[in-house]
Amino acid sequence: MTRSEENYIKAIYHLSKADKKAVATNTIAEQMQTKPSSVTDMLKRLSEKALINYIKYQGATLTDEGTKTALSIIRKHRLWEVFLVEKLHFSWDEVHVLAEQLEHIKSEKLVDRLDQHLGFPEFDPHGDPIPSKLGVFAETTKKLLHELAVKSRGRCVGVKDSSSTFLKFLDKIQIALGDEITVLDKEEFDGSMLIQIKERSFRISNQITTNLYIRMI
Amino acid sequence: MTRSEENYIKAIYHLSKADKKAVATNTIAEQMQTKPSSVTDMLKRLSEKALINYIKYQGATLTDEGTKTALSIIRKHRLWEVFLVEKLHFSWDEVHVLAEQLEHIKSEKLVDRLDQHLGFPEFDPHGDPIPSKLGVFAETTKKLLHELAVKSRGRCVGVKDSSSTFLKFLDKIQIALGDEITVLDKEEFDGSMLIQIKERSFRISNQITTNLYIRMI
DNA sequence: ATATATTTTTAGTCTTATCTAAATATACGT
DNA sequence: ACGTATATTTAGATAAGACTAAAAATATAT
Repeated sequence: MTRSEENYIKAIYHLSKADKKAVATNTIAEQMQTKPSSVTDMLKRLSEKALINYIKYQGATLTDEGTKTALSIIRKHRLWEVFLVEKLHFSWDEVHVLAEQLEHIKSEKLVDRLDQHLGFPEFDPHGDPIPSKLGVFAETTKKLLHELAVKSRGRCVGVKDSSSTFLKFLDKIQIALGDEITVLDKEEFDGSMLIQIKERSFRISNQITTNLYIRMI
Repeated sequence: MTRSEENYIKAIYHLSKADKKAVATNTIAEQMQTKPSSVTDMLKRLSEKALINYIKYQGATLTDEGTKTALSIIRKHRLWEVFLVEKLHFSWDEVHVLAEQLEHIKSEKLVDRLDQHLGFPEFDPHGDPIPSKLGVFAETTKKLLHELAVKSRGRCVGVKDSSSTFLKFLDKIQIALGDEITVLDKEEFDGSMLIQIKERSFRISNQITTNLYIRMI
């Protein structure tokens, strides 16, 4: 498998996650920042390798083999992200780009050793589940904060808007990745919430609650 | 820089290390397992990028920029090797192939963090020195065991013949990477040596002494 | 239902990195 | 020094992966 093939497989996986329908050529092109004609070329190649089901003008779906491949790449990506954050102390918003390179390193033994070294983590720094060697992984329980009910409790695992202004703002009001959050009150009028982090409780705006991912505890 | 360009630069560096003369096209082809014509193509490209000095029919030498590039790749290679051995507990004979992939990961920050994480090691698991960020590194003091004088002392850092039969034999007679060795006696007749490792002293053959690398302490 | 807009594919070109075969330059032996 | 052997380069081809422009298929609107 070439690096490019792997990237297409990954893209198709992510795009077909939401709805199970075949993924359109243009959709892939947009995701991959390439031209539709390049995508068509690649879809033919992947189809020949039996990694996708491809019907002209109808888009593509992953075969079982393709799904297996996608999960293996995602497993590597997320394990490297954990490594970068936990061991090399990168911040969780800078690891994605690096993991995009590291995910293509070819060695099953390396991935397994890394997994072990990290203590078999189930989630990456963004709260996304890490597929096991066999391709099984936890159902994603990640929710936006504003979806939580009053009195529910979760751990802050990621942001939707990863702009640096937002990240800096979170830092300023002292919300960090990994913090446990309890919802004390929800205000219907403006969507704001009264939350508790550690011993502090304070009110945060709708702009924050709709951009902060929480994993239920 | 493409991966292939990096590999050529590295090859030229290693080949011109011994003697300072220009490296021949065929020599590079052999090292890289490619055809001389492919090498010629690449030499032209690298020359245009000012990474090598190349004169037709006369071979290539690295420019300052090329040397800097080579050292940066070697730094990454050796740091990853240390990581694989120290943190993921790979054996020192299986890390080279993996490091050949990892050395191409592009991120200065990652390398520096890795360096720090490993405690700024000066040598890789094979006893080769690790260039610093600025490209300086310890003079290689690695010697073959049979070059050592009686009473000298060193640490076992590598093997010349990395065949698995030799590695297994070393294991059998309980010589491991990192062991401190003292030369107690040298026998001119057969080249054998009486050595001491920890509390044990025993005699080893010429075949071993000419294939075991030692770094002086 | 038919014209128009959009999506997708095809055809042909480009770059990188490789190859083979042929041509040319350098080196070696007597 | 001269012919042969070896080393190196050139020329032309191939494959992956991208592109542009044009053609074809599908979707949409009135």
